[in-house]
Amino acid sequence: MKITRETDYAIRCILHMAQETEKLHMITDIAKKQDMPKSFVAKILQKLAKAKIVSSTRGVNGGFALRKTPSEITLLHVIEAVQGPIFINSCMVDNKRCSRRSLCSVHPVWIEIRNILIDKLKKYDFQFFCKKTG
Amino acid sequence: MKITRETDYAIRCILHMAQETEKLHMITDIAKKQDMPKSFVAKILQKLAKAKIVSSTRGVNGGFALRKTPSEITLLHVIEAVQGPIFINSCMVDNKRCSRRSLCSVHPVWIEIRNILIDKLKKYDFQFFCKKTG
DNA sequence: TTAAACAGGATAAAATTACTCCTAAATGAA
DNA sequence: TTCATTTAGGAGTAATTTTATCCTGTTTAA
Repeated sequence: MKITRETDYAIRCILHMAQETEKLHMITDIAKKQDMPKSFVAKILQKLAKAKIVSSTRGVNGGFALRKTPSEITLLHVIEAVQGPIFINSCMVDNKRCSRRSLCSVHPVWIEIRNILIDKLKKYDFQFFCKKTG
Repeated sequence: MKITRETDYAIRCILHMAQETEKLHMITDIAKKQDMPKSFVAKILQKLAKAKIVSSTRGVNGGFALRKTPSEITLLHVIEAVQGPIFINSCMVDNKRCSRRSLCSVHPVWIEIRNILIDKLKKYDFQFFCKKTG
């Protein structure tokens, strides 16, 4: 697993919205204030919406807001929403990648590491991050 | 951190050479038997040689061999030899990536996860993998 | 009806990954 | 010495993934 810029942006989006949970936040606003490209942020917020992490409202005065409290949103949620399932070796996801799976003595290590990562990422929620920020 | 195909190949190289530690293994042989592109394997073995994981001998009857016993070579060694230092977010390596570092409440988590990964990868050596393979 | 805001598909640019190729250097043997 | 064999290393190419951008459509409040 590698944290891409897209995921970094997603985290910033959540962090931004967590500061005012009641308000509807517009793409333009979030992008400008967090220094991210607007059209890319639009795509990312779509993904977060599909993952039910944020709600979206169309039309005049529309925007985005967290659908859960910051304490209910974990790093794992956000990463999986934008990147898909966690893994460190694509052989775990893509069967074509490694035909040797059944013979491969290293494979169980990738699985173990994935599980450790998932566990860890689950433990950090956005209330925790906001405390430290503000 | 993501395990690239290059690293997968590097691991196969070590695994292959660990089967006959006394012998000098030629690029062509390793590549053919482990089903990897020869010229790419050549580059990977160069990296492993620079990292002092394998020794190389030029000329007729030349080839590669492990420079240490399988038990002394860890997953971490091999991964770092081909991919460089372990990280999951490039903000930890590339200063340009995130100007917000000092403000960023998530950054310590990336550090923590990196340390966990390093610890884990250190614990698996190639004697362990060979036992299971054959 | 209109302007403001998100939805979604297509596509383009940039970066990284996954290679290949070519020439040079080393080495052992004829 | 010379030649075939083997790695060294630089440069370049192809494929894939990441990082966007743009355009058209839909929703909504005024």
